[in-house]
Amino acid sequence: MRASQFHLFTLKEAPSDAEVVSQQLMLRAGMIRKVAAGIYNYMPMGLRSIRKVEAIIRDELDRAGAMELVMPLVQPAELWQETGRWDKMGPEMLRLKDRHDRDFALQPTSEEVVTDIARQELKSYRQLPKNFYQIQTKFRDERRPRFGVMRGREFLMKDGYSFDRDVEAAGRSYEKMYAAYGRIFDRIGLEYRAVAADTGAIGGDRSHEFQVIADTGEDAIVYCPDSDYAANIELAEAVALLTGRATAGRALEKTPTPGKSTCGDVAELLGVALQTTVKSLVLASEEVDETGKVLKTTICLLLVRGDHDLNEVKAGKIEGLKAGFRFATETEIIEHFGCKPGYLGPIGLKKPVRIIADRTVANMADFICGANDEGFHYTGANWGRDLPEPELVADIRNVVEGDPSPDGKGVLAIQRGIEVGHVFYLGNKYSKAMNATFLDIDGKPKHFEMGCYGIGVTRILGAAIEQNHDARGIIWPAAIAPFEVVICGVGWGKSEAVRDEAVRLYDTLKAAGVDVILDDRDERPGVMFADWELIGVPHRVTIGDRGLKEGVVEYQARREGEQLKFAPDAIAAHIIASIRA
RNA sequence: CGGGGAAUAGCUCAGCCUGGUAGAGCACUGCGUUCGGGACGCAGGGGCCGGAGGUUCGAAUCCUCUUUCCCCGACCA
Repeated sequence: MRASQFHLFTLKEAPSDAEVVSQQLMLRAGMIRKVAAGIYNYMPMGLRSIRKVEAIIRDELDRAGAMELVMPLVQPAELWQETGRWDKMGPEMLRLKDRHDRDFALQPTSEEVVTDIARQELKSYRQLPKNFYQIQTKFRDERRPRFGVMRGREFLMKDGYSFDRDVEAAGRSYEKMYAAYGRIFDRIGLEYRAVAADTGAIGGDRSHEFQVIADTGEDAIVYCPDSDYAANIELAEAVALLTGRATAGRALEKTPTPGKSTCGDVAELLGVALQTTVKSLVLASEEVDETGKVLKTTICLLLVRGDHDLNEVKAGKIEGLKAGFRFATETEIIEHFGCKPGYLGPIGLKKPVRIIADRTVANMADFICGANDEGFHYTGANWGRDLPEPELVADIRNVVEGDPSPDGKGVLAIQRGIEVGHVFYLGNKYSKAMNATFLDIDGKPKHFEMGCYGIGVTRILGAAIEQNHDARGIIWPAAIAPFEVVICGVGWGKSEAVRDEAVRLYDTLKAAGVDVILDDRDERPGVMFADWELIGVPHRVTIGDRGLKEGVVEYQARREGEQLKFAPDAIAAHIIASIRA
């Protein structure tokens, strides 16, 4: 490829609405252009990187025995109604009607369609296992698209689905994909961590996210440096920080705390540690009939220690809150607590409230909590003496840095991550809902055991840049750079020697299968260097009269500071060797 | 969905308060001088000032509505 024939368009300044560095650099490097909120053109430069990511994914998945197919972007409502997701998905799924007023959706994912394929195509256990994948455009009408390709509405995703005979075989499929994912992200060249993730309604322990480590990540990942424990914070188990409850040492006392409505303020006012306070959160869950009419509303008081945060995913697993919950309204709070938010607590309730304590809170003694009287908190509160034992003790908080690891092998650390892949055991949730069966060896129909496996192809680009950039621009991992090598011809227009030498090297590298671009734009060197450093090409060769007079060409690796000099005949071998390394 | 903010050239922005024929830098075209880290000069092209209504002799500027975009929030009572 010659730069004069390629579409190269860089910007000195990023659009003002570009927030994160990957978005700014991709826009400046001319890899993407925004069309609407969360919707982008992938320009030729960007598409080259996307294709390289795709190629690695295809290679590894095919090697792992998966098969590529493509399912439609526009999918009929009927299939989504079979699993009930037509109603459950909410506004994230973009719906549309055709000219006959029939309902369709733009696929946010493809469990329904692939299960439909399986029930039509897979009749016998002899055909199993099967693993189908596609690399397809997805559309999710995100509440708040942002961060460029990291959370777009339209994006490119690899989604794969496995079909197995039984749970054990499904486990093998899962392990295969887990291993393939590791190879994929290794080859792409990202620093990542595979972490255990929430399994939602499916249950079980087979769900892992592949998280690229980056401070700008939207997920918090928890890991233990001394063991192999790693989990998304949504899932990471928080153990009780107090072993057993101390005996009560203080009397219950109602203390004025005017205007101090948060645990932090109260602790500061009273001059005590935040760890002696208890935070009250009020949730409401509703029982509804088929028409959606509310039959009964239950109010729950959740207690976590003052320095801890409620984990809503964990709360959603509590019996009674499984069907869904919301934060209670102020009216409901006043009705049950006789007090406005800010001074709520478990003592002296006006109406019965279900009290659920975090494991740590359940072991606290002489704690501080709201007095259900505006401007007052109780100090010296004790379970069993001042209030009944909690109705339920559960893990309902987020772990914090320094918590003991649940495997007992050290303490936990937390870092930010960008989720680029997810492997998930689905069980027979979809095969049952859609009655997708095969005949097993005993001649009886059985539901498929399924797994699903996703990789955010476009998100990988963003994640790679978040992890690899400097003040000058992108530093692509070599495997997914739009070009592996750029040859900059200095004084292209006026020096035949430069042109000859550059074309000679270009031909040599091309013949060796190197993805090389020749910058023959006759630009000033500063312009060329700035462009290619912004774009992030890993290897650069500069050929100019000045060097050729001394019998050298210059080589610069994007990641290194030092520029090296090579004899014109030696440079090709050096580059080929460093690429193959 | 709630609350803020913004919308003027391809990009970054000024002009608006105090109404009077639309500006700068970058980018683009031509010519010339330059030529190893985003050169310089001269000459150009490019804007229904997001859209609709209103006030006014006159609106980018003031008012109303609307659309789009961005930010924050939608756990921490």
